[in-house]
Amino acid sequence: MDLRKTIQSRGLKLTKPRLAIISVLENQKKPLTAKEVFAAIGKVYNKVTVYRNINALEELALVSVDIFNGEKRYCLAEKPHHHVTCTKCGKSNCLPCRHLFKTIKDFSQINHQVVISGICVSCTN
Amino acid sequence: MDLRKTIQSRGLKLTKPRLAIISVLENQKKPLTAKEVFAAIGKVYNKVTVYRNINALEELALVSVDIFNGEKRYCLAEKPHHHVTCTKCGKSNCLPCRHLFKTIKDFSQINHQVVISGICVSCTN
DNA sequence: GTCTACTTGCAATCCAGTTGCATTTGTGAT
DNA sequence: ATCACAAATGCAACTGGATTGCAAGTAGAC
Repeated sequence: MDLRKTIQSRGLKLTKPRLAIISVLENQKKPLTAKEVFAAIGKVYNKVTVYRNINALEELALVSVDIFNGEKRYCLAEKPHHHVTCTKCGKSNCLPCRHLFKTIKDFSQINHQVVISGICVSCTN
Repeated sequence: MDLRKTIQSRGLKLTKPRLAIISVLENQKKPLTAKEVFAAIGKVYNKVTVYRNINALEELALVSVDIFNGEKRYCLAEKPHHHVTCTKCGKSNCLPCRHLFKTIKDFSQINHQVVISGICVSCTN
């Protein structure tokens, strides 16, 4: 697995909890919160461990973060894409960046939020 | 004030804490978290009151919610618009919806996130 | 002024997430 | 295979934003 190789090459060890987290994210179709990842693992490993690992993976940009409903949701970082999420059941579909809105199918009452960030002039060193 | 009339017409009373919250949001240039609103009021009123009021205003769609950095930020609901936020100092500029990206000035290292939600077919009653 | 539903404030509570630290484990070198 | 050590884990305690229950207070209609 390429991802696992990457993890090692960045100085992280392939520990059992870490592999379990990756496995959960690999087999999941929608972005998960840290809490959901912890639950999906079945609480075999410590909550702290799960949170620390997710943060570590986020820091290395090995997972991408999606914000929905004010919660951070994680999925494995691949090509950039967005999600359309059902506000009732939480189901997510992936959307390619390009022609984004044209590709939305099977969802109604669409609303969207755009969050833009950057460095403003007065903060530019 | 139109907003205050609206509040009354929806069955909410024009209490002092509520007016203080509105005043803070009116005089603020960037979206604020509930905590920041509480701080801006100067802790004259109870924290619980501030949180409950913000939630009430959100429920009536009298404030709009912006998510930045995983935090809900509030501003008075007006015409739909977005913000570009400095990741260093938190300064926000308002952006009209149309021609969004063309209007970004004075910020570098722009990144954006699009959150889309709706009701999926299987949830449509 | 009276009445009532809406509000407030306090204290207690909740809960996702974090921190400190002793113990364990992955992994490269021997 | 064993060793050594940094990385990682697990436990317990803690943090802090946010919520809940309830008694007391208040806006505003009559």
